[in-house]
Amino acid sequence: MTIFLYLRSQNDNTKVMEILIRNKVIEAIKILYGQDVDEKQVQVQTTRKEFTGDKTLVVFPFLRLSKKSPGQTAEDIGTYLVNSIGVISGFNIVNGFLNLVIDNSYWMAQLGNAANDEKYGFRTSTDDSELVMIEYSSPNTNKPLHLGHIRNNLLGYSISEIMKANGNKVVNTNIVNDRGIHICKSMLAWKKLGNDETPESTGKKGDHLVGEYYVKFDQLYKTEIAELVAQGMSEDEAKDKAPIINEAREMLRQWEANDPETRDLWKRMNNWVYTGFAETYKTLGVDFDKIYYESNTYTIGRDEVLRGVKEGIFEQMDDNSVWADLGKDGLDRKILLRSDGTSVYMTQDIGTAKIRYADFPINHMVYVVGNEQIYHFQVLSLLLDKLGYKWGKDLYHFSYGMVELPQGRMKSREGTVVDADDLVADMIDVARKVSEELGKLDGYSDQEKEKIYHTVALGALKYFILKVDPKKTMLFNPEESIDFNGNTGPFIQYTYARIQSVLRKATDAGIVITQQVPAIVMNDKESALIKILSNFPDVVKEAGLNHSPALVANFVYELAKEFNQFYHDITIMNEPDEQVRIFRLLLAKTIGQTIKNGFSLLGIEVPERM
RNA sequence: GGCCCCAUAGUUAAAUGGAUAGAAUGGAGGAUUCCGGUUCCUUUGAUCUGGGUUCGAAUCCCGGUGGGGUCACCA
Repeated sequence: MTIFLYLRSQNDNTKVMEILIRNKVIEAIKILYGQDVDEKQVQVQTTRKEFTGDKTLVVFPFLRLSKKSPGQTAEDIGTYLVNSIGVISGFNIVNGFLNLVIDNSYWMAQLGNAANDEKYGFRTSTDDSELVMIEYSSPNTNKPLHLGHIRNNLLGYSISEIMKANGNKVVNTNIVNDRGIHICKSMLAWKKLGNDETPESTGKKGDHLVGEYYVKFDQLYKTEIAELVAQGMSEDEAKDKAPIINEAREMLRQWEANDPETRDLWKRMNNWVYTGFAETYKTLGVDFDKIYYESNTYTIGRDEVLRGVKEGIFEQMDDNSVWADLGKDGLDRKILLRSDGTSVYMTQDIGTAKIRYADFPINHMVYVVGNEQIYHFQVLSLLLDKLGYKWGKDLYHFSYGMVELPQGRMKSREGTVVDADDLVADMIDVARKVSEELGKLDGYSDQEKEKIYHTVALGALKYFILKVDPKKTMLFNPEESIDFNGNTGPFIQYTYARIQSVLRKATDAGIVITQQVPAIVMNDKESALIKILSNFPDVVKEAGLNHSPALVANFVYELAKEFNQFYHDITIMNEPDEQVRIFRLLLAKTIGQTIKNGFSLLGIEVPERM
C-alpha cells in the first residue's frame, strides 16, 4: 500500500496521514469541481471521540467552490478519498464534518513503528542541527532556592529535553548572580553579626546560612530607616542615608577594586552557597553544561557600555553615570553604569550575552526567566542590537508566571518563602506515608525504598508544576499538599509500574514478547490506545515549537488514563489466545515505554514498583 | 498614569477559528470472582461584561470590569 512506503521514506513521520489526506483533498477538488484550493483551507484534524471516525475534514471552506450543500460536498470528497487512499475504509458525515475511518491495518503498522523504536517520537541531532542555548535557574548567591526557582528549574530542564528530542543540540547554561550590592548585604551582616559562624560550626546548609544573614541585613536596615524617620528625615532620604546601606555600597566598591579582604570573604561565603546549591540541584535532577558567573562577565559588559559611550550610542552624564535613551523605541531611559562606576544588572547581562556568543555557535538563545523581567529583556535585546550584534533581536525570553501562596507573593527578605529543600523533604514524607500504607515495597531495602519515595515525590511535584501553562500565575497551597490521585505524576507513575508488573509476570511465565506485531483482529479498546499512542511524535514536535512541557504532560496523562480503562476492562495474562496475549503485552510494553519517554521530557523518572 | 500579561465548573486546569466547551479534584451514587483498589463507571457544575469580524468565536479585533507585573544609581 502506498501509505506504508510513504511512511518509511519519511524520517519525520508526524502528521503523515493528515498531509496525505490534505493532498488528496486538493486533488479531489480539482477533479470534482475544477477549482484550485489553498492548502490552508484544508483542515484535517483528529476526530473528536464522541463521533465515529479517525480523521475529520471540515468541508465549509469548500462550499463556494463546489456550489453544493455541505452534505453533498462531503459525500463527493469522501467517496473520492475512499477510492484513492487504500487505508481509508469508510466515512460518515455530520453537520458538514467529513469523518474518515482509517483501517486497522494502518494502526497495526503504527504500533509496529512505536514498538520497534526505543526512542519513538524523538529525533536525534545531526551535524547541521541547530544549537540552542538555554539559560535557566540563575540564582543569586545571597539566599537559598525557593518555590519560584523550582518552577524555573523544572521549566528550563524540561524545555531543554524537549528541544533535544526535536533534534536540536542543546547547551544548558546557568548564570550565577554572584556579585552586586545584594551579595554585599549578606556579607556585611555576617561580618557584623556572624561570630565566625560557618556551615560546619552550625550544621546548616551553606545557602541557608547565608540567606539568614541577608534577612538580618534587611532587619538592621529597616531599624535604621525607622530611627532616621523618627528624627524627622523623609522616608526616601532615610533609605539613602542609613549608615548600613552606605557600608554595603562601600563594600561593593571595595569588591570592584579587588580589595583582598573583601574578595576573600566573598569567595568563602559564595563557596558555602555553591555547596548548598549543588545539593538542591542534585535532588531536583537538573544540571548544566556551562556555568557563567557574573563576577567574570560584568567587566566585559562594562567595556561594551564604555564602547557604546565612545561610539555615541549611550550618553555619559556629568556625574559619570551612563544611560541609554530608548525614548525613540517607546521605552524609558535606562541606567547602565552608576555614577561611582559600578555595574548594574543590565551591564552584566550585556557582557554575559557577548561572551556566550563568542563561546558557542548559538542559533537560538532562550532565557528562562520570570515574567516580571519582560521589560528587562526587551531592553537587553534592544541594547545588544544597538551595540551592533545582529543576534540581539533574536533573544527569546521564555517568561513564566509567579508562584503565589494563599497569603500572596513570596518575599525572601521577609522570610515568607517556601524553601525548595523543605518542600522536597515534605513531599518525600508524604510519598513514604502513602507507600507504607500500601505495602507494595515490603522486602525492599531501606535504600531502595528511599529511592522510590524520592522518585514519586519529585514526580508529584514536577508534574504538578509542569502541567500548568507557564504563562499563568500559579497558586501553591502548602497546607493542601500535592495530590497523588487523578491528573498527577504518581497516577501516571503507578500506571507505568503496573505495566511493568504485568510484563514481569509474563516473563516469569516464560512468554517471549516479540517485536513483530502479531496479526490479530483488534478490539476497540486496543485500537483506541494505538491511536492515542501514535500522536506522540506530533506532541513532541508541537511541544518543541511552543516551548510547552504542558502539552507533553497532557498527552501522557491521556495515554495513562486510556490504558487504565483498557486494563480495567480487558485481561492480558488471562487471555486464552496466545497471539492476542502477546499482542496485548506488546501494546502494554510500548505504552510503558512511551510513558517513560514522555516523562523523561518532563524530567520525571518512572519506578518499576511503587 | 504609560506599557505588558492574565480571566473557563467550588478548586486546579484543557481546547492550530470548527461539532453537544474535554478533564481532574470535591460532593452524590455505583462496579470490580481482577494481571497491583493510587483502578473503573454514572451523576453534579463553567467560557468576567458589551459590541464587532466570520458560514462558525473560549479563541481574533475594539470598549469596559477585575487581578497581576513593570516603568530603581535593586537583581
